[in-house]
Amino acid sequence: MEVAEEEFLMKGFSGARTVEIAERAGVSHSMLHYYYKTKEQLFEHVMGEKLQRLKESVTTVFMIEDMPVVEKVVELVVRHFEFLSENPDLPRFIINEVIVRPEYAEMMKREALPILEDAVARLQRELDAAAKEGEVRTMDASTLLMDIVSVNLFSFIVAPILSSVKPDMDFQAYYHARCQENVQLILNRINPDIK
Amino acid sequence: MEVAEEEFLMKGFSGARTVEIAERAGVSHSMLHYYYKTKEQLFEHVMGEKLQRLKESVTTVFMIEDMPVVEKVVELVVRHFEFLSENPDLPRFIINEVIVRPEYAEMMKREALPILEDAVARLQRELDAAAKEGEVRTMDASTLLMDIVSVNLFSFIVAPILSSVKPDMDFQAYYHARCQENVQLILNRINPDIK
DNA sequence: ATTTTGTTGAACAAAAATGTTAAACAATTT
DNA sequence: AAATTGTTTAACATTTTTGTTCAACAAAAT
Repeated sequence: MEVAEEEFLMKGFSGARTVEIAERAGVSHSMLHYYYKTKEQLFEHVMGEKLQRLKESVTTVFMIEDMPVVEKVVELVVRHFEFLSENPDLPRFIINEVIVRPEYAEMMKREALPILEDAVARLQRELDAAAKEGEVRTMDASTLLMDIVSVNLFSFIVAPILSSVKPDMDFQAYYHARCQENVQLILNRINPDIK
Repeated sequence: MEVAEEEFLMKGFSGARTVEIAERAGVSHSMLHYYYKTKEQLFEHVMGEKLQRLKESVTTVFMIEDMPVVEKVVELVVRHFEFLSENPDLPRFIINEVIVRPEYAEMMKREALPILEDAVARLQRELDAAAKEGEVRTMDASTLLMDIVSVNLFSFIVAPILSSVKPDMDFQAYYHARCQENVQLILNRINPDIK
């Protein structure tokens, strides 16, 4: 699975070769087709797993009891950011595949949307409760989630451009700073006393 | 050529099919191979043309006589921005191909670097002359060009993210505003009296 | 008018990639 | 111990894609 993920991310769906995946993974070519009939199925499994891990890291936040919603939001931003740190070229890959293979866009809608909707629903409930107590501003959970996703994605999309302009930059420091800035930005967004 | 460009941009090098390109272009399959022995050669021709047009739109600025260098820089920003407007998904495509096909990165270095170096040399000469007169700050032409490229690219890379957050946004207005902002940003950068 | 060049269609060769199958054997489960 | 499941090798079938060739004909150049 690791090798398959690498090959797909590096070469795209149409560029990746099942034979090479098998070879690099040290298993026989037949094996791949024994478990996954087609390249398409292998791909869906790999991407499904990725989404699964994203979902886990994000939705377990809502399982934490007795945590104020503000802290949960912070945790959400940080976990999403960390997921991106571990998968820095997943966004490029997805954007590309969505354009290159319309059927993949379908799959994404099918798989990713329910996860998002689930998170939106949970978040909305907690936000509404907290808003009643005056802890946060009254707001749309979907808007807030979109803000979180885009502000984080942004940091990773800009990174390569920055590094091409400043080739000697310290990525570690950059990511650390960006994550904190993003947290602050989102905190301001839900703070009832600002703006 | 138009169809080939579309197919390559939409499906990537490995996803594009020579048969489909021929079919869609209304020419016979044989014809493609009559003129371009291989898919690789066709690709190189298409991308070469693209680069050529970028080069023309950019370097003809230096041919304009009796134009102050500050105005030439403005013209440079605007022309590069316009080129990107006409080729909005070229950046995504190039970033992707560079990662997916290392040999393409080589080709880019071979083809694009000389163009850049040529522009840098011309610009440096004019900047130096203008700096002596106190019209602009003393500065590196390569740095300035990198600033122009990255600030413009940025506007186009952010666009899809913005539109996903605000699906009803007015692109026409956005691009118009961004171009002017970028011009201003670069003008501030060469202004000898600021900072 | 003749030669060269461009173009097509159709068939086909070659290569590359995917997907299948069967025989043999190892590992695991029952 | 027997049955099931996992795995490999190696061959092979299929499909997809790329690249070639040739005969015929049109268009353009000489």
